[in-house]
Amino acid sequence: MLINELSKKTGISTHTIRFYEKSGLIEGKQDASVTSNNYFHYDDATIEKLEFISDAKSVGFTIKEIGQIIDAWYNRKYTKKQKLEILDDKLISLEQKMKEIKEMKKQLLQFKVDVVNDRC
Amino acid sequence: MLINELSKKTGISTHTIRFYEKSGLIEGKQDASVTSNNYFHYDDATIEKLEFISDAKSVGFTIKEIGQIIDAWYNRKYTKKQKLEILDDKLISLEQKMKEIKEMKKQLLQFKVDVVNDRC
DNA sequence: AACAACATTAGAGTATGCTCTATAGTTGAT
DNA sequence: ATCAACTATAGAGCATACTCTAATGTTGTT
Repeated sequence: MLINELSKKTGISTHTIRFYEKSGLIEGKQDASVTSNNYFHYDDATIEKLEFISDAKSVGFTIKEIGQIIDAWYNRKYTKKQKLEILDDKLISLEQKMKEIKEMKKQLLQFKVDVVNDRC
Repeated sequence: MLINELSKKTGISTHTIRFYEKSGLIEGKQDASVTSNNYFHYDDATIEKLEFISDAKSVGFTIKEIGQIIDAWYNRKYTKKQKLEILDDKLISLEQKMKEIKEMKKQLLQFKVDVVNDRC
């Protein structure tokens, strides 16, 4: 599919898709047999990747981190061991985020108690 | 205390502290009786606030959101009801973040399974 | 052929959250 | 008096992650 279809299927703008491509997160293929244009073609795996990118951004991963994960997932540039290391590393950072969020929740609940009791 | 002491006690640079002050997150007081300088003085509550800011940034709250929370916590510009609404709103967004992180964890664990089984 | 709707690239512009530089004045110890 | 170490303000610069504009070319339908 071309970029417009990809954009419609993912809800991500063509501009942003091109930005992600420049950033190395996704990769379209140009058809060498076609000489009249240099349109990029994307496969279904790219849809999956873009959906993953959205989710990963939500949890606070940077473009760089997302690139690492996608490479660990899809790419051949890492060994099995390296891939597992990257994924474990990200899992640890998720645990850390979770812990921080739980702490913040406690904090905000305490603020509520303070407000209710006119302590601030 | 002056800004340098505040910086040392919190580990946050004077530049960043001034940035937070400009952003309305904290507020120092100038001593009107002193005419030779216009130095700002900070109290212990400001230390608490800065520590809170660091924690809140970690969980992904923006400066604007942090400002709202600090106002709900310390300020007199909201009614009790409004304060509780703001805090509840932030608690909901923490729940949302938590959910997203759990989903991402599942996703990464699945990636690991795929890697182990040479499915990618 | 003409037209809308698509495609490309390069690069400018925006928002957020710092981070640093420049300039100028103040404080406190020697 | 001098000097290091502080203070303030204004504004420039930077990294991240987009977002948009401009210029130019292609495709597909009428």
